[in-house]
Amino acid sequence: MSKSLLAEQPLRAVPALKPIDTPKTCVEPGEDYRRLAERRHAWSAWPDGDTVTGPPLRSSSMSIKGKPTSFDIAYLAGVSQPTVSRALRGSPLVNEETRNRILDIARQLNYKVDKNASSLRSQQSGTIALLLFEDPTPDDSHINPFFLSMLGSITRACARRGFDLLVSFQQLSNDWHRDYEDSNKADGLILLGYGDYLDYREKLEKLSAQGTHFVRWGAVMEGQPGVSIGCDNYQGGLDITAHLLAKGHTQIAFLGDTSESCPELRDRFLGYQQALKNAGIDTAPALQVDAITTENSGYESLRELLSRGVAFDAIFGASDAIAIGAMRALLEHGYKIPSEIAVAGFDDIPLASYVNPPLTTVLQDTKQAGELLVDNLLRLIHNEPVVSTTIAPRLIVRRSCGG
Amino acid sequence: MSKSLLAEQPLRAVPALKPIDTPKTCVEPGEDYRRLAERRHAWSAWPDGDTVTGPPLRSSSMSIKGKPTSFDIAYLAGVSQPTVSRALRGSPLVNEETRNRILDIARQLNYKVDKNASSLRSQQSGTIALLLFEDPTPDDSHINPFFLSMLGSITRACARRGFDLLVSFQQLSNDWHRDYEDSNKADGLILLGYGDYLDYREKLEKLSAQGTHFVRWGAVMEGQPGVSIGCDNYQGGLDITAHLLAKGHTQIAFLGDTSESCPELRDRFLGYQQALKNAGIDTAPALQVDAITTENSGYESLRELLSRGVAFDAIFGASDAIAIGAMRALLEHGYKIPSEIAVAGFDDIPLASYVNPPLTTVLQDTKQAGELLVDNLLRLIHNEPVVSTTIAPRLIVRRSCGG
DNA sequence: CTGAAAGCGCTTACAG
DNA sequence: CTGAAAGCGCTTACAG
Repeated sequence: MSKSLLAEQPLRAVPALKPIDTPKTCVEPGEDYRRLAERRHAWSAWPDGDTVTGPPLRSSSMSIKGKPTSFDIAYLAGVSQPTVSRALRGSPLVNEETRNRILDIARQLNYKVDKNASSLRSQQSGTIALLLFEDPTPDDSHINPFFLSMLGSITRACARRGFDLLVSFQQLSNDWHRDYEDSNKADGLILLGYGDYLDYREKLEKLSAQGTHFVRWGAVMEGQPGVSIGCDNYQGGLDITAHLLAKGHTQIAFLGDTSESCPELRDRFLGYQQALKNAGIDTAPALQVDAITTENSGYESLRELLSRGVAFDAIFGASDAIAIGAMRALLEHGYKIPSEIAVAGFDDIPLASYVNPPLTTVLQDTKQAGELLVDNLLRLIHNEPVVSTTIAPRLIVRRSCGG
Repeated sequence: MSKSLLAEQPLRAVPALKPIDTPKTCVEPGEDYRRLAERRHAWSAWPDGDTVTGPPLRSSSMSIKGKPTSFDIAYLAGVSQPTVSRALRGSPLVNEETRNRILDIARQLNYKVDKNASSLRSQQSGTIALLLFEDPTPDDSHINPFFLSMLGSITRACARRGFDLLVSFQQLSNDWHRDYEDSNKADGLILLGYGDYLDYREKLEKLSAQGTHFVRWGAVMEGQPGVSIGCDNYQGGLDITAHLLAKGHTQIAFLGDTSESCPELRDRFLGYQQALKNAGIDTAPALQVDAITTENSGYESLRELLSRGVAFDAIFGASDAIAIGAMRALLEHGYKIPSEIAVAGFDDIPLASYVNPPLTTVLQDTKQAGELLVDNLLRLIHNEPVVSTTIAPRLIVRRSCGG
């Protein structure tokens, strides 16, 4: 008996609990689909269920237990199962009248193509996996809101293209054990997150060598493995530093890691240096303090800066989280923002407009970023040429750098 | 030839572009797996690739092109393919030595079980789908941060249980067309989001009737279809209103929709009413203004309240978004918070601690909520008994209601 | 435009 | 503890 006809089987029974493995009806040589389907359907008791009345049916009403398959549709439509498959996928090969009949029946039975079967056969899953790395905050604290925003835009971009999105949080230190593409659960990967780039890079090279389809959000550099999409961090750093200079600040501290481990922050730093250079100002090493993208790190880095005893009249936090942490430290120490110290950030997370005073920062367009990431990944999957790209930053002026 | 041995096929070619459908080697009756595997492997040229040296191999080094299958592992381990399958799933039936040999080879080949095949056969996907409804904000604006926080905790809860998470944004008005469970892409659904409950409820009943496994986050009420997990909104509303009363406020306005469409806000309102009653205070209808959970709606509702000309000394925003919008309106109108007007919210979104003054609110423990949602859904999937549950709210006292 | 046949790569009774 | 056989529900050449 076909599984879909097992009247005894409770609707949607969980296979793990009630294993069933009865042989399915076989086609005798020479027997046609019509007769097969009839035999399949004749065996069941049709006790109840949805009522279907399609054009070419022998009996005017019949029912199907359990999830209908394409064979059930085929029987009811009086066609072969492959024709059903073609019709449902919109193949132009199928006669329009036939197609409509099939679609109609499928709708009535609430038929859904089994994704596992179609993915297995076609070797395409219609799914993208998003791996979110969050090494700086391995605890259950809040995820960086910038990535949350990216997640939102990626989800929407996938949906618009008819792809599903698998979301997975990973420690950068993990082995990325659950390899979504190798297990055929996803056609490609989007990598998102902060962490030690040197560590990260090794894994990227591995992925690249394996031929995995992936794009990552992050610094765009020469000779990187794979495809990267990122903000033009250099330009953003330059723009906001120029803004601080234009507001009359000259002793601008930079809070952020400038090592190879954080190429994004490093690029922002290089932009900062260039802006100063353009203004004829030397970069004072004492005005740079390492920090990673968390509020606490920003807070600590400002205290470190204060302890150095160097004079400064402005802060450029390499990310909003750093800048907001620094603001907290400044306020605690009695500084007035922006009248005594100006503060600027980078990212334009939602919080930036709510802190007091509202934070002047650099917007990274997450919507565009999500679109680009998904588009480029799909290109990779289709073996089309893809190049790493940067998106343009945009200065968002609020009150933290003065009127 | 087996697909995995097609030397001409480029590594990871995309099937859509290079369709290949060559027959696979057949077992002649009486022929054993060993011989089959040898024939399969003998056909290939072994030009290059990973080198494997397992214990019982004839040749000391051989390579496999493309993704290895369980048949490849079986050949190399000198066992049948089902034994490989058992060993990899940790079946106790497999001899330990055999298992280790198999695991070793699988590791060397970087073998990953094909999820589509295993899900198809076992009818279990090991995946949960999260449907996020966001009807009040159908544009590309920011997702409600409370749901983002839930998303994070749900993702982690799934990962801890070895489940993958499919994320999908839906309009409540949609037909939820892509039915993840019916297409066997997911074993169950988690529903999350705001929207008109009456609308929503219809769909829940449909899902329930179809036998879909789902749990939702939201108001827990008698006679609801399916399983709900939610905060004890009544208690939370009562607690925070009692707090406002204890701070000496007696004319407390409630901003939030109290209709059947928003049972969560309604429950908070009922708690608010009860707290006032306990204090011997009548609820003035003029002190209640409808609002949905967005900042703009909160802003507008406060302006509506002001236009009514009723006296009030405190605001209970039925959600943080509403409260924060109301704060903005109050500040614009020159009111001092909390000295002139106290403000309280509900949710404890990350922003709550950053607004000025920091917002006193009710915490909904998203971590616990995520765990409960996932646990209960898994119980449903395993046909274990499940009941709707509320989680306890927790008062978070900050400065917006006065010292 | 349609159908018969094969096969995607697993898991699951069943038999020994 | 292991293997031979069947089958999950599709899609894809192939032939007409």
